[in-house]
Amino acid sequence: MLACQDHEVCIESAMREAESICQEKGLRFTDLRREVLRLIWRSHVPAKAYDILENLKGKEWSAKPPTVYRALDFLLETGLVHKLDSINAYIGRSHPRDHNGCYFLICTDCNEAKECCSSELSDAIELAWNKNSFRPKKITLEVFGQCSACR
Amino acid sequence: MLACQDHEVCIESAMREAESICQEKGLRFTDLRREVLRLIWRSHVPAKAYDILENLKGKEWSAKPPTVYRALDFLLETGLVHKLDSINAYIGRSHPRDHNGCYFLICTDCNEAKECCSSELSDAIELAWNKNSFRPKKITLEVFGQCSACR
DNA sequence: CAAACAAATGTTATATTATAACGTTGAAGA
DNA sequence: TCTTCAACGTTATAATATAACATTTGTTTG
Repeated sequence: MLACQDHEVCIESAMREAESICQEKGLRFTDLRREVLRLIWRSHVPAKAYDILENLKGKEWSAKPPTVYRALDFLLETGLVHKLDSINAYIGRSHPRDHNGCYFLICTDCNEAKECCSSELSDAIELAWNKNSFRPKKITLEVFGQCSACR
Repeated sequence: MLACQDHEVCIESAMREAESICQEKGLRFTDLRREVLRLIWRSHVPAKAYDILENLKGKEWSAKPPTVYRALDFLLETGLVHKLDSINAYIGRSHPRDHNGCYFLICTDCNEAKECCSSELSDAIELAWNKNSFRPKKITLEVFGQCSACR
């Protein structure tokens, strides 16, 4: 998927962004939450909750399912991660300060996912809901296919 | 959501369409598959697999989870139903002969879901994937919000 | 028609994903 | 320092889905 140049840089940048967002919002970015976010950012392949759980177990935490799900809930609420409903997996948000008009491209070959934004898309969706006099609150848009690197 | 005028008519029309599609394709539309489809069409509120299971139990089937999931697999493959990934629920397809460019509006008040089609939307999505040189295979687009009837 | 085969369903067991409920700890403010 | 509340620990279980193998039923073919 070629989502980044140097993934170490990519991770550190995401972690720094997360630190600063939590600071600004006065939220407690605990070691556990930090570690879960870092585990999710280990790759651009969306992480499964129970894989995160396994990875925590080797470390200092007494990891049970609620340990992970609570950290995920926090990260989701804060906009630092996104849940891909169609595969029950979690991915780091590339633009955590800007929640809207984003969708996800998921490669069925390499399994990597990419967050994308498109105003054309938001506009088209807005048009569609106007036709149906529907008042949208949340949009799930996940596109499966083959990424450029896998062709 | 006001998705139909007379739901009995709506169900019978969907069942007839399903019969004719299976006939054309040479597929076996067994009693079980028929019954599962009918149970899904009982309302425009997407049906959960285990609710379908409960409803089958009162009838002539020895219903266990695979009973339902196999029927659902058949109906999904044949395009007669759609799975809403974001809520793990199944809904009858309004336009089963025409699989593409469709998305779903799900009302968070009445829980009904509506299938919609929009070429603007398909175009915008196509545009987005061209930008990312991504070759799409399957699109999940589910919009949650409040329908006109619930405002 | 009967044998052979394939598709559908039955059955048992278990995998995967997620949450409820209640107890304990520890950081932050009064 | 005390209190309080959010975070985390722990146990149990709910909800969703599939694997694997047996049996039945429908279809094709000799």
